Amino acid sequence: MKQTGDLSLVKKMNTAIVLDAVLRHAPLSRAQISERTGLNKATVSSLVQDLIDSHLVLDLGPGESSGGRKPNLLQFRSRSGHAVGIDLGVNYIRGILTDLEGCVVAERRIALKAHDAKSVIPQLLACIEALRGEIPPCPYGMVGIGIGVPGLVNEDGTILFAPNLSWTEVPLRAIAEERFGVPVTIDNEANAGAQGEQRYGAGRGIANQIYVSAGIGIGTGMILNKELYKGSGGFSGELGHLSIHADGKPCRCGNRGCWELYASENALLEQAEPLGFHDLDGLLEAAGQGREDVVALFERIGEALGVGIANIVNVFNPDVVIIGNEMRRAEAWIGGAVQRTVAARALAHHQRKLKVLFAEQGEKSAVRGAAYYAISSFLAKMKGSGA
Amino acid sequence: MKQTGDLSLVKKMNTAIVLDAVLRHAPLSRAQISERTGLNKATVSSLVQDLIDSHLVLDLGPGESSGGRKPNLLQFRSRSGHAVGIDLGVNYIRGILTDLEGCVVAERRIALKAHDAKSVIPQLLACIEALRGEIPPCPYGMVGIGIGVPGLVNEDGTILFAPNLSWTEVPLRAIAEERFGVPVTIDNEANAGAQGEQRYGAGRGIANQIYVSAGIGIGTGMILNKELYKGSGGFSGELGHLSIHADGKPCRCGNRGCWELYASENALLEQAEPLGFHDLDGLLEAAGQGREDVVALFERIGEALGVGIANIVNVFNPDVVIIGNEMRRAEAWIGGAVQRTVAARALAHHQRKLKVLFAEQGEKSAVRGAAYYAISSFLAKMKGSGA
DNA sequence: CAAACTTTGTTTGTCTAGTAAACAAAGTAA
DNA sequence: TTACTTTGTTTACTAGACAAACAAAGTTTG
Repeated sequence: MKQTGDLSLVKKMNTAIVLDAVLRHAPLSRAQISERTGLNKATVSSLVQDLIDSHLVLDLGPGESSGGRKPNLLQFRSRSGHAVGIDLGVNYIRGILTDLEGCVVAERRIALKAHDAKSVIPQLLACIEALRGEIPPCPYGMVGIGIGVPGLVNEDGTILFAPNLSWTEVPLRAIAEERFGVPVTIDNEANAGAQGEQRYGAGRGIANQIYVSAGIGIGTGMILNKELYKGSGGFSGELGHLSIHADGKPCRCGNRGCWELYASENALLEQAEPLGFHDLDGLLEAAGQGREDVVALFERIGEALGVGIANIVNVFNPDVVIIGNEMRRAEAWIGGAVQRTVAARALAHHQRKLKVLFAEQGEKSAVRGAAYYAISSFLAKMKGSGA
Repeated sequence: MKQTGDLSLVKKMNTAIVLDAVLRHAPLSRAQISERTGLNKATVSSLVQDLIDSHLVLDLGPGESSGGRKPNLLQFRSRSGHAVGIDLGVNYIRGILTDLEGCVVAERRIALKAHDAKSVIPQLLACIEALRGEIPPCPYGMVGIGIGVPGLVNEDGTILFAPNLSWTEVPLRAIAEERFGVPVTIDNEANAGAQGEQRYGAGRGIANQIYVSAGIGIGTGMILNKELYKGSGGFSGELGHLSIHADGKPCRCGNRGCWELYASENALLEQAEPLGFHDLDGLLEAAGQGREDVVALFERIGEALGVGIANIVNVFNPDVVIIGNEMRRAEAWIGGAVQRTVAARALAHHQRKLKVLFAEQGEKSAVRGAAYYAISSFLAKMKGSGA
């Protein structure tokens, strides 16, 4: 077994600390970094020089003096590399190109006509190719690719099972890495969405965040202690199959009364059928025009969402629960019912700091999270290599 | 902000690595440690010397040669300090004295007549006092105290609320530290039980373990990635208030259909009342004599337990779920129903590696876990100090 | 405006801790 | 008896952090 508790580790850690300081508080001087982090001035100078040499930090030159020599301000060079994020949906592919801070630089969207891997994968690769073409000249070019998919993914980046695409055993990571020669990360769409909101959305800086991806089914991404939680073997987050009616309808998963049978977009559309509606857009419009039966339906779905969220709150006592994916669009009609139900059912103690929010990044939560995977593994590598 | 990414950290880490190697694979030689950990022989020698100087490691002298110079075998000196663990129950205090490996050296049990803090605390302190008296001469004496309590505890070791004792705001840690002058850790009984099973029982070496403390209510201790998970502000684990019947009976917590209303010892006794039973002992005896209504009752409770456990499995995808506390005693009568229900309701994928077990440490899970708190914080301190 | 003080960032020397390599001690095998 | 092995220590070296001194570039004050 090898587990070096060695010297270079210290440098790695300190480099990470310095880089984080620059990322979070730019522009700032070496002196400020030293003060803020507790690291010695000499150490900071040396590490900063390394970061400048590796194009990750830029010396902007002198700033305003505060009664002594002018500081040399430093900034993160977010444009020295770019990441590609992909959100593979059931009937679309969304792709973005971001800089190293995660800012969106370019964007594409493709509508999918068929689901089969044979036709989808070439389109997906073409989308990446196109985004790569838009990268401006920079030292690192495309540093990595992150892909969020609607299914179960194992640690090798193979999609084990994507029910709504009817895919099984698709080694997507291997395919993409082979083609583009950069690190590729594949993860579940809910996990990607959770990351997106954690980094760029409603969960910024919050330690314990649960992201509820309410679409056709319900998936969840759990960020505990600022890290994505993955259960045994890398699979968890099947909160959609938390049973809320022990004797309720049987679910395809084998259990009965699963949450997603009552609170997903599917559940909504099923119950909308008798009212004469077949998609979310129609329902939203009708509710907007004041159709009471539709408003009542949204209310009912909102309550069901709230029941599950109350359970989540009692289990995890998170700081924030974020509702994302398609159902987020119904915020105006379900928001009240969700909040009311949670308030009534979650433990009072756990509600003190709790916030239940809707995804700030909207339909982009998952793509941006996917891009973040690529950015963070690149930066982790850079912190390590030192040079 | 201070976050030294400094040098001494490396030593701390390596000392910890060496000590762990000794703990896990004793008796072994310096050479073996070097091989196993990847650390240089010289480094190992130096660190081992430090550990010997601080009485944590013993050089047993030469062992069997394997074709060259005889190795000097090393062992953990588990008797150079002792820890006290306390399990504060609703009608008893259980206390143990352990060595640094957690082995039980002495034991006490006190039956409580009253619940009020004024009468219980002196008895608790006296119990600790008595156990301290039994410590044989050793370099470190009593290194710490761990206490498991049936209630909500904050980060300062204050019992915020213990419903079944009717305690609120009892600063137990401060009281005990003042009295004994050693570090005291207070935690919830379910968390302590989880630790006990993780270290000494059915969860040894398992990364993701959920401990279900099924007693008067249902509490849970979650060990994720080998660490106790505590939610925002240090409170979580209220899985007992996971709702399994969204429209079920109202619970004192505000929610409806909470798991513990259907699967706890209380639920059992409530339903046993009409059958003419008032305690678990009576029920166990009757079931043993083949009373069918009692057996059926156990079956029903077992199913309810299973429903909740299936939910837990779907949420956490743990490697193992351990059922502890009073209800564990009914293993023979509820075990089958639990296993059956979980098998039917949990996601098939998550069941592959899953095991549902009963607490191996029996009634001692919590005390031993409590003692472990004291041991681990002592050892953490020793690894840090170096000398 | 000169002198005194401040702030920034580099340089210099010291210290800690880990490593590699040589070596001594103590054994086994041929 | 000679050669090889294994163990654990010693020695010399290296990386990296730090403290203190210092130089550079300001600002403030008398």
